[in-house]
Amino acid sequence: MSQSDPLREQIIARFDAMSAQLQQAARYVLEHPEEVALVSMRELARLAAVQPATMTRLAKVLGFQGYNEIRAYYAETVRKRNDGFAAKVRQRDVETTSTPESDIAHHMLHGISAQIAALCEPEPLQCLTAMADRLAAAKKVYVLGLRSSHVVAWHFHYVMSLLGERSVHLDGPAGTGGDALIRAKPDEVMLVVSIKPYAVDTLVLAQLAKDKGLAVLSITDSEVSPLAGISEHTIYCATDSYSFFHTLTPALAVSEVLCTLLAELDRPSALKALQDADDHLAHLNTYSNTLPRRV
Amino acid sequence: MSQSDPLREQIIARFDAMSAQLQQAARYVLEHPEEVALVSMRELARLAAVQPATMTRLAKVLGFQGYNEIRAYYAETVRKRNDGFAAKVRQRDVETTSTPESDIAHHMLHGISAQIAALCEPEPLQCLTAMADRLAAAKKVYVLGLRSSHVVAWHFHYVMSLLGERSVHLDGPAGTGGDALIRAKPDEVMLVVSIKPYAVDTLVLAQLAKDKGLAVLSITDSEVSPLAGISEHTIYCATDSYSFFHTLTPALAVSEVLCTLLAELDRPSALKALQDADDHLAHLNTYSNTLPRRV
DNA sequence: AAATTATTAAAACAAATGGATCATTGTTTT
DNA sequence: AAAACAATGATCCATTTGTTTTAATAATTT
Repeated sequence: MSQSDPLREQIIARFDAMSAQLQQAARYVLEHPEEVALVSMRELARLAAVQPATMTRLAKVLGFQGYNEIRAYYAETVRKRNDGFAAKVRQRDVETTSTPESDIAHHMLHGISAQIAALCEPEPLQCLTAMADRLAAAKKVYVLGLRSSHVVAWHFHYVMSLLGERSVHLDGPAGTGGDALIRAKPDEVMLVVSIKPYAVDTLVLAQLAKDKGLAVLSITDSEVSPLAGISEHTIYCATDSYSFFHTLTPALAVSEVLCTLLAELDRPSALKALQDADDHLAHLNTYSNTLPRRV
Repeated sequence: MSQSDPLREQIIARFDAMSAQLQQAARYVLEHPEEVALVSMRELARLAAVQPATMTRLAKVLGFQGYNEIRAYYAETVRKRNDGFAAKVRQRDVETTSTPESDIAHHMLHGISAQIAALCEPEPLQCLTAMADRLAAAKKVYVLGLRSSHVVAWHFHYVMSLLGERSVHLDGPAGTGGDALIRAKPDEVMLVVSIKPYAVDTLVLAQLAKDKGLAVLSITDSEVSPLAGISEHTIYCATDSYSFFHTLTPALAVSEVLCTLLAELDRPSALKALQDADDHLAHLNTYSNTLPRRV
């Protein structure tokens, strides 16, 4: 944790040149960095047995404009520690020839990367495998995701359709998307993808599926998502990004993992299905490695 | 991280019984617990887009005497986490109950996370901003991505259509997808997404666009992709994953970054466009926070 | 020892914070 | 349709906050 904390280094460097009171304040800050972020300046002064004004002076000695800058620094440290890569981030920021644009891009990508890494925790991993098992056991899978979540739903359906014929994408023109549910039976399941703001149609169809006795499995963004209550299994993925929009990238990663696990659960037939698809597409000359020659 | 946090559980338990505003506040607290400890109540309210008083009310609803008790609770959590931090890291590797399934998932997620993190290097960042600038300068953007790349193309188009009307998705039934190019003009550009194996139709349309004088911008997987040669700007993203399938998650991340940069380049009108979209969808009752009551 | 400087404590201040009140709005019930 | 209710937003208040100023004290130099 302590390695490569520039402020800490600076405090140590200037420590000997400080007055007695400043040293006492600095010492407390060094030994309890997180308290700086957690309590008020006066409270901190009380804890360090120092006058409030001393903290302000310490800030100035260290080249800050005011005490709040010290606090902001340590608050940031606490935040960074949350997403693992704390040390790396600060290093990078220095070296990057940062335009405002590339800064935004950098922030976003870093954040998304961390959010996906967070899915490697035991808990989400367990949810993933459990959901994959449930999907594998189902006779048919209805896939539902509207608006922005369409991305994820479509991807899942596309890959599943390469693997076999158990997937039905609930999507269609003129509001016909839900029609496939008409003949849904209880030994089938629905995979719903929805993040805030939740599309009404999604919620309606999910509830309908549940009422029909289907198991609802969902990929959503929060324990308090309306989907959480009606789902047999739920996978939560972060959607915050440093931009106007929510990110669906972690959700797409989840979908990819689910597809892989499903294929993995029946490796032989997955291989067979993919081979068939390959052959089919090869016949149609769907793919190529070179630009087409003009004719 | 999240397991065994009694307050968190309690918030989730009472969530459904809360009013809309309380839910919004509670949701933010759930998703950013450390912020509660790090910023003032008013600041937090601002972040959660809620009135300051709502935070006080949330505290009371949860059985606290006042807001400060919530803050104290989360401050304590941050302190606790600090202690257990080093220890946990060491434990992690040991305790993981690794089934073969969860191992695969773990590998995949870790890999994808790293691939996205790799985009934070100066070179890809520069490509991203350059491409965003070029997109911003274009009169119109034709978006093309078939088969698996459809995911990325669709996402880009969807977000762009929220931002304005400069985007045309080259997709349609019965092979009509390319028709929109009929009236394409040289001051327009084409954004192509394609990874190996490259769909022939994609290559044909990209070449056609280039012949018509459009600038081709591409998101692809390699310097030796057929798209690389005909593109004015190219962004390369990894697609390897520990599975049968290639991953499109990094490509989606790229798309999200591009959209954000584009919005950022003309912040005021982006905000306006998003506001208009919001209003429109609100009128149509597109979104909801709760499950629909059966009628 | 006197003069000067640097350090500290105390007091004063404006800005912000958390909390309470009340009018208004939107919903449900009658 | 009216009445009752809960939810929300706006305003106000007493505290607390970070900072500055002033006065007192200690340390240093001459």
